Amino acid sequence: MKKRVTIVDVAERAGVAISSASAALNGRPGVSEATRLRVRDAADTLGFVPSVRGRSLSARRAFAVGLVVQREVEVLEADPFFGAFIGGIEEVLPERGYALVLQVSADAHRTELRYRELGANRRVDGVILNELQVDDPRIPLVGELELPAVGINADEATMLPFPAVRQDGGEALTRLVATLVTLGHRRVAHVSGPLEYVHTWQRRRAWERALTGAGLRPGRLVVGDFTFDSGRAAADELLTLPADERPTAVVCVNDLTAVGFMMRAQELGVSVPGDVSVTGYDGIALGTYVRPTLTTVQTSPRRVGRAAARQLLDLIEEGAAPDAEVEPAQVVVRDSIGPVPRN
Amino acid sequence: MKKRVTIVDVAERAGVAISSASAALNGRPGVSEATRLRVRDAADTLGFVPSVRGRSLSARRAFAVGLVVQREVEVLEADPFFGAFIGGIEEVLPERGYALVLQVSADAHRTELRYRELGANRRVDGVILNELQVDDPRIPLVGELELPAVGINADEATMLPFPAVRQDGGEALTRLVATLVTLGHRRVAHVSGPLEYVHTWQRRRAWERALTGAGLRPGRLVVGDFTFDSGRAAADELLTLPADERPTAVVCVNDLTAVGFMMRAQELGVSVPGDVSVTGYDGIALGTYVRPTLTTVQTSPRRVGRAAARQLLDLIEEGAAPDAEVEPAQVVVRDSIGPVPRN
DNA sequence: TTGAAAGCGCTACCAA
DNA sequence: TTGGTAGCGCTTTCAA
Repeated sequence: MKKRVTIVDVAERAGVAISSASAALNGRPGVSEATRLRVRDAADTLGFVPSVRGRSLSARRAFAVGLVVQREVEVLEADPFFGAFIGGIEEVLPERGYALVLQVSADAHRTELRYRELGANRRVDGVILNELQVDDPRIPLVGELELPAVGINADEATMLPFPAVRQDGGEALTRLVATLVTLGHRRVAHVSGPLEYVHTWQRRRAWERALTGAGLRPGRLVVGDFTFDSGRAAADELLTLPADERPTAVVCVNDLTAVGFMMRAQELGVSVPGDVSVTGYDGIALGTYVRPTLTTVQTSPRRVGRAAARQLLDLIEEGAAPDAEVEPAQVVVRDSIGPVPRN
Repeated sequence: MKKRVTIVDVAERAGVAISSASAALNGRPGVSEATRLRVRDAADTLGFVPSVRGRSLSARRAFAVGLVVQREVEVLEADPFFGAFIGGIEEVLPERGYALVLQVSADAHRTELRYRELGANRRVDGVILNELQVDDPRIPLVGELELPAVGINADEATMLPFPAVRQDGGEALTRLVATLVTLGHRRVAHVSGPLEYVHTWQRRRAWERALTGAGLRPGRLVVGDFTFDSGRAAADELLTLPADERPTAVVCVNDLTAVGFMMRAQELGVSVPGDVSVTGYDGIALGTYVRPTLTTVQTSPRRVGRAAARQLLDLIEEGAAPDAEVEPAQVVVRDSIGPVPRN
């Protein structure tokens, strides 16, 4: 168990005071170039790596940020969004000396506990709040804890008390639905997510807007939960309707749901896109693995993750950060949509 | 900015010394029941939450463990294993007061740097080493850093200088290949992963063992990289061979590769399983989304994650931990395999 | 059983 | 420009 080299050793070897060593190593002003070099040299030869523990306590900073992913572990496996998002975050943190503390929680209650803990025990300097809910309890919570926070894809309407990163997908989705109308579809259904999520509503509104904008009534609405199985269930529900009520196009809240819908449709002998057109949202790789390939709205979780990480670090270090906008999501037309079937 | 309540406040309010407060709160002996109650009470009414920063420095422990996921961010999105594994880890850590520091790195060199950093700056108390490579540089590294570590699915042969969690999949895979032979297959190819990974070899050897065990020669070998695209490429290579050399069954190193292979086969007009049988490994959800559904070896990343977390915390706290074994992976026969085609 | 005090490794303030 | 020193919040001796 060889002793760790601390800043005391460095200062000693360089023949300067600890405070000077610290200033030199951190590039703070008030150190002559000569001592700076001596200190750097001593640190190098000793292989000095500052202890984040000491730094944290004294600097009153953890040099870490937190993210709590609320998801059943089973679902986590099937959710690819999450990987790219974290990948984006991690492209930014290390180069600024921060680390990501990741937690997974199964339900909203525990999620709140995790955030409370992260804030109260000062394990992190700030948190990223994704998958915001309507009246999300985490919003007042971070205020109460005085914990810097940034939000992901918050509703434009709800004014957050902290900055947010947004990638608009509503416009693309509206365009996509308009395309379906152009293809002749008049009964366009929607499989949404749980109603407590802000992004469920964002997508639902885009679907409604496009239809009413075209002078049509919004079609059937089925509430799902973002899973493959909820897409299957929606297919069972929608495709067994009488012919004159059955949708000819189904806009799904995300890709996984859409793929579930397509697979079940095919089992039911309903052709995609021959009998029913299907669209997703996210742009995950799975959409290109299945047949027909999935028409979707391509988002950029990696960029969003990058932007959120930058924003949060700025907020932590500067005390403020502006809202950020990632370039809007794009429609990607593939094989799962087609003209309305003649009857 | 209201002042945070520290142990000093608690001690003051309870009218005891800081050391007594600390002992009382941590359930250490040598405190009378009366003071213990007074301290607990004071802590509760003040809403005291110990700062992990202070604790870390003084206890010489970070109360955190590290995991570096080495993957291109693009690939991370498509890799579902990772989610369940982390989910399993996270089922264990919080209840024992630890947090997970997750890092993502694109290549082996940076991965090593990340581990070195985590160890040197004392941000974590131990690390989990997954996706071990042959002669993995991280193995001597954690020794050098005196950083507790546990390995995932290390080769039985290579003696690790630290404990490991294993889930045997070789037996199941051997059985699966034997099943193919029983179905009449004589030319059974293998699409492997990059040769630097231990699990690439584990699976490759299981494939070889099953064939030689049946008195056959191992079939064609194509080296891939675990991705969907490498499965597609393998299909291009294997399915364009002359009829008398073309494999009638293809054992893929993982599910993603297998699905890529199947999709490309279908594009090439080769029927699965009519013309060629295909198997995967992992048991990811994707295998049930595609048609035909994928025959595979079902692993339990969540359990492995749980076991690894427990093992690592035991190692950190007790100084030692036994090797752990998760129940073996199971063959899951679905629709992607069938009898050898008559020619 | 209790309390005082010495660190843990670093930052930051203030004199020199 | 330097060096001394007082914390940061907690754990852990060691006396009392």
